[in-house]
Amino acid sequence: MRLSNLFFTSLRDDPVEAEMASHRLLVRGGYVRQLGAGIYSLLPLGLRVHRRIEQVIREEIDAIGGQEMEMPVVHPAELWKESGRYAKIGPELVRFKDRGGRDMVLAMTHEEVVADLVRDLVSSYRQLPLIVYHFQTKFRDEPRARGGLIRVREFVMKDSYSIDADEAGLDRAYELHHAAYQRIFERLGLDTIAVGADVGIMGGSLAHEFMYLNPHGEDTLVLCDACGYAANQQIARVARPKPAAEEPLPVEEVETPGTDTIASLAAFLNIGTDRTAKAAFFVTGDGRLVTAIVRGDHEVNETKLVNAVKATGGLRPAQAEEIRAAGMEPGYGSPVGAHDTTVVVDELVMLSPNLVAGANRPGFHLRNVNAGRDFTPDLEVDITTAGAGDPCPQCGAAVRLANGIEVGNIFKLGTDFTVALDATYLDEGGARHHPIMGSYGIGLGRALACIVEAHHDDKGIAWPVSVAPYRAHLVSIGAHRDDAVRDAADGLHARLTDAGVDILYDDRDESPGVKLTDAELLGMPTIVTISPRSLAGGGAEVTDRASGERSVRPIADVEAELTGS
RNA sequence: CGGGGCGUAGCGCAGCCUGGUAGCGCACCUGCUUUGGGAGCAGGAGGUCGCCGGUUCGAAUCCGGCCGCCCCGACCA
Repeated sequence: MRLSNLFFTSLRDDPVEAEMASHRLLVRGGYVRQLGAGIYSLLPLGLRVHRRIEQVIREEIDAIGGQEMEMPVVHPAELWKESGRYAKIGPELVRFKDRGGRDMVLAMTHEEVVADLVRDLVSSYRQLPLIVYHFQTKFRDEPRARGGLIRVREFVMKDSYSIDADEAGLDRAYELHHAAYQRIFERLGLDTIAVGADVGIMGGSLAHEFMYLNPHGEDTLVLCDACGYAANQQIARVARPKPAAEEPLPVEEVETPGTDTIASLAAFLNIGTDRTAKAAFFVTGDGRLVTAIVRGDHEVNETKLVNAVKATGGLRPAQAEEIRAAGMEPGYGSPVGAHDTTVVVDELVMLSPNLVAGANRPGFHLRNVNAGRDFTPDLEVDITTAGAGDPCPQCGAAVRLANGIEVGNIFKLGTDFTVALDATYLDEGGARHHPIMGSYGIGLGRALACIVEAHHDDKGIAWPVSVAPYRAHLVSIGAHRDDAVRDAADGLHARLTDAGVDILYDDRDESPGVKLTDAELLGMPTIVTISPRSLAGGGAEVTDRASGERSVRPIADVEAELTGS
């Protein structure tokens, strides 16, 4: 490909809105262009990388028995009503009507369609197990797109789905995907770690996210360097030291003016925050008031709480009036004497005696509150957020926190979708069962951006060979006044192209500075320079983009090297 | 959805405070010169100043509303 023909312009200045290196370099290098918030066009160079990534994924999913297919982007809403997600998912699911007035949605994922196809096509255990997949556009009307290609609203995902007759089959499919993902990300040049994750709106029983560690990552991970424990903070457990046993003492009210935060309360009473109980109030999507109690030295983990109370439609912070309506006082609240609320108490609070808790009266608290004696929990579960330095749940060493970008995930879905759509098969004995599903996603654009995050320097991108849009970038210098240079460069370009080597040839009549700077910005693995100087030195100058290693070699040698002979 | 910021040529910006009909650098086009690290000279093209309304003799500039984009938070398979 001649650069003079490429639909491409490089930018000298950074686009002002681009914060992340990947965003900046992909825009400057003419790989992508933004159309709207979280909506991008892939220019020819960007599409080439996208396709290289797609091919790596295709090879690995094919290798575990995946069958590629393609499912639509526009779905009848009926399917989503059947699965229950039409009601369960908020405005990120785009809904519209077709000309006939029928409700339609834009696909944000494809479990429904897969379950529908299974219902249609699968009737016998002999047809299982199955892994099907496709590369298809998803649209998610995210409340806030950000970070260039990291968090977008429209993107292509590889999503595969396993359909199995039994749990053992699902375990196998899950492990196959786990291993395939490790090979995929390794081939893409991305260091990822698999962390335990929340199942979210997917339902199901087990999930892992493949995380690329990056300070701009939106997910917080809890990692143990000693034993390898790794989990998303949304679900991470830690080992809480057990408090010393104490004789429960009688409750007494104490006046605590102006102490509507745990910090001010602990300071006023001159006690540790671990001697207090903190109440947080939420309302579920269906209008239930939830009172969450954790010890004052911990934070409520909303994901754990959502899962604990099975909050359809999520949780929102409660209004003061809603809290008072249940007999509690914001800032001085506790479940003591409360009514009409679901009380969720953290495990550790159950073990912590004689805590200071709200008296449900402005300016007053209660000493020696003991959960179980002074109020009755509806649920006793872990609802705290793990923090840096907390003991690892597996080995007890101090965990650390890190940010990560989720580039892939794997979910054990179970039978939620096949039951909802009533997809069934007959086993050997003629008994009817619902197949068990798994779902497995990789966001291609996000992976692309992460690869740039991992492979760039201050001059530009340095693509791994596995995904580079072109294997080499040929730069001619002085070709417009030196026929020998032009002939040598034209010839090398023609021979490599004929040999099937993807080569980008900068034949523009630009100054050397412009051409070399662009070559470094664009980031092909090898930069080949042909100039009067290189010809005098014996051939072409070859620069390895990543390492910067440079040498002048005979053109025939360069050609042989690039053709892999 | 809450908080903050920004919308002036393809990109980066000035002009706005103090109203008088738009400018700079890069990129782009033509010509000549130049050619191993973002060249020089000369000429040229390109803008409903985000949109709507108001104030005014006159609005990029002042006022109101709306839209878009970015950042932080909430949210997030």
